[in-house]
Amino acid sequence: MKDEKIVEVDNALSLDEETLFEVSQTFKALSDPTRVRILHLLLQKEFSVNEIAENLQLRQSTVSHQLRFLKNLRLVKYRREGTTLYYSQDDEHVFNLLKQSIEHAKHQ
Amino acid sequence: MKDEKIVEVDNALSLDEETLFEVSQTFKALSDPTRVRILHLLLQKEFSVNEIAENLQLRQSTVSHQLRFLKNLRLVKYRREGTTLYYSQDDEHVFNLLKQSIEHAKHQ
DNA sequence: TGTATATATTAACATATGCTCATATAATAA
DNA sequence: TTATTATATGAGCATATGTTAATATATACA
Repeated sequence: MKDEKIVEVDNALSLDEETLFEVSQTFKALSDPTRVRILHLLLQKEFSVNEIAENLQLRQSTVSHQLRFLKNLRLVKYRREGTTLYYSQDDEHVFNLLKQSIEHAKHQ
Repeated sequence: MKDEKIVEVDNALSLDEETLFEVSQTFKALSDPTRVRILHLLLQKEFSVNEIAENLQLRQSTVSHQLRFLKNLRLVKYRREGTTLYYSQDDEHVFNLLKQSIEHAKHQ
């Protein structure tokens, strides 16, 4: 009798642990109103930490903490200019999800 | 001097309180691995509460709680057959977001 | 009526999350 | 070097979240 081969199932929509983690992590980034507001602002253009705080009426540390979160997930990046850090989009797919969902929510 | 008119700004991507709430709520539904697994299962076909629990190795009450959550957001619906409730998809847009994200995550 | 089965609900608990204040760090300029 | 400005970090706190066991409810059937 021949050896059975273990076949790796990999449908387009199968859901291994790693994918499950990444998908839910990504959505978690978009599940908090403060982060959504920050990301929404960055749809326009890059902003410094203080500019984001002023624009959205948030504390500097709140913004900084959330930017760290978003940076860890590689959803945003920054460039430095002196002491100022300008944050901007770094994940086309996620920003598209956000745009898509905002537009959809408004046409409900 | 003429009266100033208050102009409602309503770009496709402006973000009023209501939209902000709905968008982040929707993503919150997709931010928990257990809920993602349940929704992912429902991509196939309808399942009863117990079937979901068996399939995903979860407690009946865990599944029931999460289904209530998803039902409140109108992401799933059910039909009754005797004492059995069959849950199924009830939001094409959100299920599309999920499919899209799973596929994207796998090609990272 | 009583029993069995499927699901929902409640309360308790542990953990996660988000915000804040205070302070640290980093870069620049005087 | 010291002072200034921008940002990051750590700790504490209140609240939110997810799971669980136990129990309640609802339907069907004998």
